[in-house]
Amino acid sequence: MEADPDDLDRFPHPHLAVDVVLLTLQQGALQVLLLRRPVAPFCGALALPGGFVRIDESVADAAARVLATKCNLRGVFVEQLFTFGEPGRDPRGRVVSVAHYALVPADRLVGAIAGTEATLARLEVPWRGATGGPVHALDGDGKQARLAFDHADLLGMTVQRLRGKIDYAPVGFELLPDRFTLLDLLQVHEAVLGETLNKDSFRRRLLASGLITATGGQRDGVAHRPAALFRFRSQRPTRRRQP
Amino acid sequence: MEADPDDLDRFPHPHLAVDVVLLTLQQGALQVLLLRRPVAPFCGALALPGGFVRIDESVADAAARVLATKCNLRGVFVEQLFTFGEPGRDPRGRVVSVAHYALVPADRLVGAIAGTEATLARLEVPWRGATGGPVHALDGDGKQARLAFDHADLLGMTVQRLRGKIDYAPVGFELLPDRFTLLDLLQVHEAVLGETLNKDSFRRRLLASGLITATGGQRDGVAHRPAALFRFRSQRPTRRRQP
DNA sequence: CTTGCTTACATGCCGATTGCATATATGCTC
DNA sequence: GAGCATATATGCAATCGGCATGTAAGCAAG
Repeated sequence: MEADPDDLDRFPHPHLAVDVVLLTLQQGALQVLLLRRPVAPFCGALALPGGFVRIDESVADAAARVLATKCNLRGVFVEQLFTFGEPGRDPRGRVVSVAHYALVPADRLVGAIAGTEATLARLEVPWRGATGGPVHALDGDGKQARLAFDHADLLGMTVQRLRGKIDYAPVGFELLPDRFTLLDLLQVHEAVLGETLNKDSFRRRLLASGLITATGGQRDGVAHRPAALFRFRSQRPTRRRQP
Repeated sequence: MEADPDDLDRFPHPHLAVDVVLLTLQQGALQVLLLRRPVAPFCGALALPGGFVRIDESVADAAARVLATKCNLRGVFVEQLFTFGEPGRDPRGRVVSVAHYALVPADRLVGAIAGTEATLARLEVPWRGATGGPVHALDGDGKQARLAFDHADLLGMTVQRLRGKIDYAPVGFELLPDRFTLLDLLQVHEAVLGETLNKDSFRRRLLASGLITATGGQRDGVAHRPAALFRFRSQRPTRRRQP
């Protein structure tokens, strides 16, 4: 920062926006919330909810405001993802976007966007592991949606970040309702990682982690032995340390 | 993005800057490059090299330009870290900064900044593991440096990111010269993680990873059995997959 | 030249973790 | 009550990390 911004106000400087990749889990697959653009550029294409950062709000507040305004959601899990700053990423001019990703249980999301024009599209990840690269979304018909701007890159980086994080950070719970079975959580991990996991190892690891607590309830309405319901335990129990 | 930027040009929007946390390893400890500020605000305090993003350059290019201009370094490892966007973080006005971190071997850095006013300060991490929080730097005298802006937060997040990344991503090599011994690499990991590591496990894991190749050379000038020199192998060899 | 010191490197053992297989439990449906 | 599907528990082998031990290779002191 070599100069006073007041001096720089006479020169054009980049516009600053936020975009939010809002994910949920439906039918065993990751789904992203998209909005159809009614104006140019990319008129008619699907885009992530976004907005410009106001002069008096923080970047995190801008992301929360977008979620509240455009998705009718408050208090959900949001985290900063990456800042996309290539010139030319927005044909209207220089717009740098601080991408965020948010996670919300499906039941909450469908309630929030009921009656709005928002749509959910299933993610189709063309790579394995943490390779990275753009990710597109499948419309209800199963055909690839036309995404605006560099939003396929934002989707790709979100999946990449989630895959690297879900093994050691408690983010999977954000996609589930308050009470869930171990199979529910397993399917969240499988959907995020894009691969099947060992049920027994998963069960042992989760039970040993102390991250979840049995509620005593059971999943009913199934034609077999009901699974125990668990709840996410926010505060960590005893840490294991070598004495 | 609900409006055309041209309409928004009449309203003030945040300024966009980049800051670079340039780290190296000296005397077994992480050191950060700092510049003394000659002007207000934080006149006389130490600050990370930074600069405003120009209207026609990408954010990544701005970070590379700062490294080239203020640190005389080109082609070093740089990665985006986090975007700091709290109003009030810069008393001059609204400045959002995309923080980056860069890694460079000590010998290259001391050559680059020789004759400049840049100083190296040792990082003092007051927390263990991936806890996170601000990190300060110790001046040559061993007393805590006065850091400008929220730069202690940038240092903290850099350490947090490195600690989470060094176990599975080949970033440790960026702090070493072309050829190095396994003990050199071990000490890099220990300095980053802030804890001692098991030598034998480290050796086995690195040799099995296929990330390094023996050069055939040896470290000479030591009063004991010389260690073999290795080189980082950029392209991964055979991956282990279950058949 | 021999002895001793220090570190590099190799090997083996133990406990923990994981994948896999097996056995039992518990609900529903017919 | 029999059958079925899934949940849950247990046992076993392979693997991996931490730890200890043993050997190798250079230099220094005498």
